[in-house]
Amino acid sequence: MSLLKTTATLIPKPSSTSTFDSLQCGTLLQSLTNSKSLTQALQLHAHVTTGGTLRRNTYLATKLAACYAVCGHMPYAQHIFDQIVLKNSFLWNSMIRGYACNNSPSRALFLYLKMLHFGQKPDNFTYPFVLKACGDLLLREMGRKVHALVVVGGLEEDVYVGNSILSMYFKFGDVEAARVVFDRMLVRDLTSWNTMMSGFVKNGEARGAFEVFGDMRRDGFVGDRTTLLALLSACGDVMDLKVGKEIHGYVVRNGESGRVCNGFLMNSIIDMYCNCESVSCARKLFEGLRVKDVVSWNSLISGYEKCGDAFQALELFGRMVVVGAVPDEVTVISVLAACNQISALRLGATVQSYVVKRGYVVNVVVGTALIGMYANCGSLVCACRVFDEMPEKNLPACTVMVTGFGIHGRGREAISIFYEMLGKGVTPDEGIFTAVLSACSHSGLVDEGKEIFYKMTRDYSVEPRPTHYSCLVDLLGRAGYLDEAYAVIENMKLKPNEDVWTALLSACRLHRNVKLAVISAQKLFELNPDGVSGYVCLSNIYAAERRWEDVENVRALVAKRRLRKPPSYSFVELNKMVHQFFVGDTSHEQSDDIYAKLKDLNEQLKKAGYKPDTSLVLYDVEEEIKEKMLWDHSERLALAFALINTGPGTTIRITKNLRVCGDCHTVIKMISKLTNREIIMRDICRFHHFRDGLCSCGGYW
DNA sequence: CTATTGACTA
Repeated sequence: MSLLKTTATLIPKPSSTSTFDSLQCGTLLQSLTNSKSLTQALQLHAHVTTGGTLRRNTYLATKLAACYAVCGHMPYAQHIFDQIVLKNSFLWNSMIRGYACNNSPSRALFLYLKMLHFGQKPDNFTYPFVLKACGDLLLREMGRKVHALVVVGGLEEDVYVGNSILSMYFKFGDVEAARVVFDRMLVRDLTSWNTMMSGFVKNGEARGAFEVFGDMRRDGFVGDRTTLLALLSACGDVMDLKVGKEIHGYVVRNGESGRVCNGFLMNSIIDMYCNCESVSCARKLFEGLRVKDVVSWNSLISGYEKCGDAFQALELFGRMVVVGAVPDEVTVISVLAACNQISALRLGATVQSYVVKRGYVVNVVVGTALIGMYANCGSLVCACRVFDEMPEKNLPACTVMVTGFGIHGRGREAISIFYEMLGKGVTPDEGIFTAVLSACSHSGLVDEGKEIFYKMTRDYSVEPRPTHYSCLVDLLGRAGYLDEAYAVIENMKLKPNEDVWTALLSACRLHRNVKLAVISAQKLFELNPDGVSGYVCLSNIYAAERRWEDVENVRALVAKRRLRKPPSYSFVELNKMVHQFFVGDTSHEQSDDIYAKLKDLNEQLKKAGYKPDTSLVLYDVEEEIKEKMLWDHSERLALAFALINTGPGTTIRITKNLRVCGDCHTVIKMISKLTNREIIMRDICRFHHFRDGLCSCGGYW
């Protein structure tokens, strides 16, 4: 009964009563297949169903199934296929093709096995799709077996089959095997060369792709647009702007004749420019495009985002909406990442409601972007809500959630997400270990962190990378186990990198250990003489001991190496607009009010017992000037701005690009009590939730 | 009667 019901809904009603003979139908179907015209196929289907023509005429039925398969309409194709008793190889091939090319590689393989079972021999038209399906499913064993069958069946020399084998090995990441197959091929066509080039690029061997291109030219082949796509991708990978521009020029010169120019290619050139960090070139090309499709917009928006220009990315997104282009999931992911960068919480939340309104499925990738945005913008509650509602919590989603808990100092929850994930059988990678270890260190969970560090190699055979060591050193160092941290570094299997020494150096600052600080700083300067933050940290340590001569020496070194401290700035979002403040910034239109507010706060805090920690000012100047310098810090400007412009009781969120200064930390704590505000501050390491004179970090920062 | 390669995402 249920079968009858599905049949009734599957087969459309005839729209006219006129009839064709089978031959006419066959010819018509052929042309419909070539033009992939699904609507006309449906009409024809209706005609031939009436009177049972289809049931009687296997030839027609086979053609119709093939037509549906090519159009990607597999339910109808399958329905007809099931009714045909005498299945020839053309029918099998068409079905396998249909599934393999329409996101159902496992169904394609299932049919292939069924075909073998039926005793139908696969041929040169079967294998390309079977190989494609194996490649897409990453079934290495099966893929190799099919390859062997190709050899046994003597179909190795068929160039279509050969190219498909190449492509499959590249999907497996087995560049060597692909190379061997390619070298042994007797016949090579342009697709063989293109497959080789794109295969190298896909496997991170852009240089190899350029070499293959050279060989291809020497062999007398002229590239087509697929060749250019591979080359552009390679240029982006190795940031070869010069060659990239040459290709752009070539496309412009040859484009008008229509041979190489199309939208695909233009979007790829935009992407190439962005990967070469030449977003301005990408922008110029973009503005000149006659037709901008959603991918054109996405490429440029993601380009701005990846180059760290979140404001431009968001501005472009705004323009996209204004001109009526329809953003898709990919747009949303880039825009969320941009919001994430500049802590634009309200804007990010608007994007989420947009996603819901448009009815986009919040798939795992969009969900992960949302969690990251919310967590990084300071709303852990919203991040958790998205995470809890996700039906599929894969590794990246868990990693982002663990990181989120970590930066908010909620180490216990981070650990429990991690173990929950392991319990579900998800295999952990390096990334999630970094996330969970750093979560432990922000919460002072020393034993738990150590346990996880050793578990990593012992139970999951993930070899620790330098980042894991730096997390461990950080974990031990913050908690005051400086000697143990130093011992970890000395016993490392790998060469300690600058992050490891930086972690120890910061711990030395926290626990005022000058001796170890000097050792770490020395190692750090050897590895990276130009990293300014190490010098700053060391002078902080000397300043805390009032060793002004040493402070001066470090400064002289910085001056000699012509290093400059990166500008420190803070963001605060107001009415979906993000305001940025630099140190001592007077450019804001409310600047006078801001400084008046700070002066007022300073007086009130002093009455409440505030003593400025001027040791954090690295200049040996008078106390009074030092004190004034502290009140120029960007986080205070942002805070004063927010206090002026928001009503009582509103939560304030501030983001700083560097580590929050120790004196500012004290000041913000006191202000949270004085003004009765919840203040959420994010710095380069983590979040600080200030409330009622206390901070969530509990000293672990 | 059929085919292989192909840009923007965490």
